[in-house]
Amino acid sequence: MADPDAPTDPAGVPTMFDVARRAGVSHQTVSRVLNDLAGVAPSTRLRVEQAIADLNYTPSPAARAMAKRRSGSIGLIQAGRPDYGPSSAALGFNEAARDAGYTVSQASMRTLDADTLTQAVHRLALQRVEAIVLISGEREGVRVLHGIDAGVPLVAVASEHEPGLHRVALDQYAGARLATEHLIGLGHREIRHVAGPDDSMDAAERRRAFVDTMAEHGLGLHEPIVGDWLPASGHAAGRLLLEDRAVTAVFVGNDQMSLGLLAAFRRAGRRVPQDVSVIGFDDIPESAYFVPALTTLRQDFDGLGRDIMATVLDALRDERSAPDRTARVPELIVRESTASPGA
Amino acid sequence: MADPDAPTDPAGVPTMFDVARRAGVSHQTVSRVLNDLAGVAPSTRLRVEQAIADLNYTPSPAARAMAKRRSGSIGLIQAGRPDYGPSSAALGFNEAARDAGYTVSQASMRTLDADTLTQAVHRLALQRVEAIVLISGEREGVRVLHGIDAGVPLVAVASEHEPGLHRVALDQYAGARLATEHLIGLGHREIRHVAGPDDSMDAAERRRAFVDTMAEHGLGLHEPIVGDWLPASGHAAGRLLLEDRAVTAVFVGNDQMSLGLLAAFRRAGRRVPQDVSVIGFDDIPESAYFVPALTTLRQDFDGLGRDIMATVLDALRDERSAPDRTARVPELIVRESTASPGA
DNA sequence: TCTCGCCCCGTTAGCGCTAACATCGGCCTT
DNA sequence: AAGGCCGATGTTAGCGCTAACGGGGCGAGA
Repeated sequence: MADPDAPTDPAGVPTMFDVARRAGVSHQTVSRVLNDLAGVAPSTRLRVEQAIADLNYTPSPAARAMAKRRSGSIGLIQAGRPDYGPSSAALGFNEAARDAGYTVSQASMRTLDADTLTQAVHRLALQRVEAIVLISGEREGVRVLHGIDAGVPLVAVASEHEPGLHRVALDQYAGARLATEHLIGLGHREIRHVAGPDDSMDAAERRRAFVDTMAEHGLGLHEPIVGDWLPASGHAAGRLLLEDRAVTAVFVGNDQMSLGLLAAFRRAGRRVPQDVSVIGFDDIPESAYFVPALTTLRQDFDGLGRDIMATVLDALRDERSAPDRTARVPELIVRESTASPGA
Repeated sequence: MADPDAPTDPAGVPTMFDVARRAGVSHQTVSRVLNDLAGVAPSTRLRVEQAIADLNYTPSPAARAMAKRRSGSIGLIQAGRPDYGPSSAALGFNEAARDAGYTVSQASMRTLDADTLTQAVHRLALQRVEAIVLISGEREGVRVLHGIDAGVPLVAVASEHEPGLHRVALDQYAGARLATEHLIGLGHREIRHVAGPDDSMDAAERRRAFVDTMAEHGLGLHEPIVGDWLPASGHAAGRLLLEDRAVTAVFVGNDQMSLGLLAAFRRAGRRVPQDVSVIGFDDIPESAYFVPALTTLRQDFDGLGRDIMATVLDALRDERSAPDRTARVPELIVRESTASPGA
């Protein structure tokens, strides 16, 4: 029989009691040192710290979570294709969460359908995350989310107001206005818009800004062509626009579609920007090397990620008074794909 | 004073005891039902399940982790730019982990330096993850990783053999061989290679395959131009290659650099594929809409993600006998950027 | 008819922490 | 010089599970 007072099985991970024994104090004092609480004599603190180092002790997060009744982790759902924007935002969020001392538990999914999303939220709820973040521009996702009561704050990237959840976004409206005004400022009057999918809130905001801005300048409006963000749909839109000899400029909903559109124009001999100007949105790393180099709007996805975490922190502090964060305005990056008409 | 036998504070989350009381059984029986253990009468099981549903009870992961001494979560480190490949692999891994009943805790970082990586590993170790996965093609990352003893299996995406950790990869060598042979099969003899950065294992493998294949066919070799995966470096490489009037084909290390190179060629009036063929690597969603549409090698990043999880599972089962998984061969996608010389 | 054995289920101990309270000297009041 | 107060520790009681036994019925074999 082993001596009950003998040191714990050295094979096992050391516990607070092992540290306490080695430092000649009670486990509670160890806990105090660990949590940096007052009421520990400097010399004692030193001894404890030494023992911790000697044993290579680290506190068990499970035990801590149990005693504190807080998991210290927050759930992240990234739905949809792993595009540049969402991925960057997720990265920024990840780093911000780490800096705030939180762990992030990820539940990603390729497609955003109500069932999968609901399940993801539940999985995270089972994990007792303290908040749930959704990165996905689709309206459907946000809608599903707020129909669920997860019992924790919900923070979503959403360009449109949605009751029941905290909202973070880049200012799509302002960005799209900048894009449209850039074109108008260049002297274009026959401007068309290739919009993102109807289900995208970002697409809707960009489209709204386009419509408003055109109207403000008394310019004629054509029904936007609707794409799905992918190059192929931009290509299709480009072919459609080829029929339209009046158009001198196109505001495309994102850079990927711009790429497709550029390809369609080139194939048809329609020169950019001499015959028609093209402006995109996002400024993905590839844009500068499109032919011609794409004028576009740069979005601060990284900042968005940080905003998300800041909002989570606010909501955790006081659910009801956490402000939405939607003020970051995209930056116009002028390259070669836009010019004055007939220039 | 409250009756000590009264139901638990309804405000709090229900526990196993609440369920037990409601079902008129002991908490252990509830545990048995929860864990699907034998030895519970069907009628009892039903009653317990009903109580669980009524109370909307879900077991506390912290308590479970504590009692089982297993966190049920695995750590994922995604280092470097959130490019299409790594992001897709991470997504695939995420889904596979979920299907295997594991939670994934993410610790991502924008740049891969030894310090940050080491810290990330430690953070995950503190969280008591059961395994750590690294997605990052850089040799440095893998090296740092295996210098650390996290006390749990380490699985890394790595194209080169590295002792002390489990390895998963897509077969870069085979893919690059396919690329080179495609060019040679078309009749090209003056083929150049734009390689990825020296620190990238994938780049090294692709380069090695290129060199081997050229040698096997008795073709002359030029020192590859080294880029950094980004379009800008492809553009620079393109300008360099412009000087070289002999070249009729270029095997570019990835699609993004191909884009830059294509832009450089176009600007200089060098026609692709009439004057020179270009083949890329990865098949990012944009490649089909480059001008001309890019011939490239499609990689199954999703499968890679699943392979990672499969390897984790193997390693968890038996650390020493887990096989590496490196057999997936990229698929040649022929589009418009390659043709026979002088065709 | 007695007993062994099995099926069900309950009881008792932890798992490794934190929170709340108890304790114990010593120094400052009055 | 006695009371008291405070800083520095220790003690005790959970947190909500799982693991390891313990034990009561009941049918089957002797």
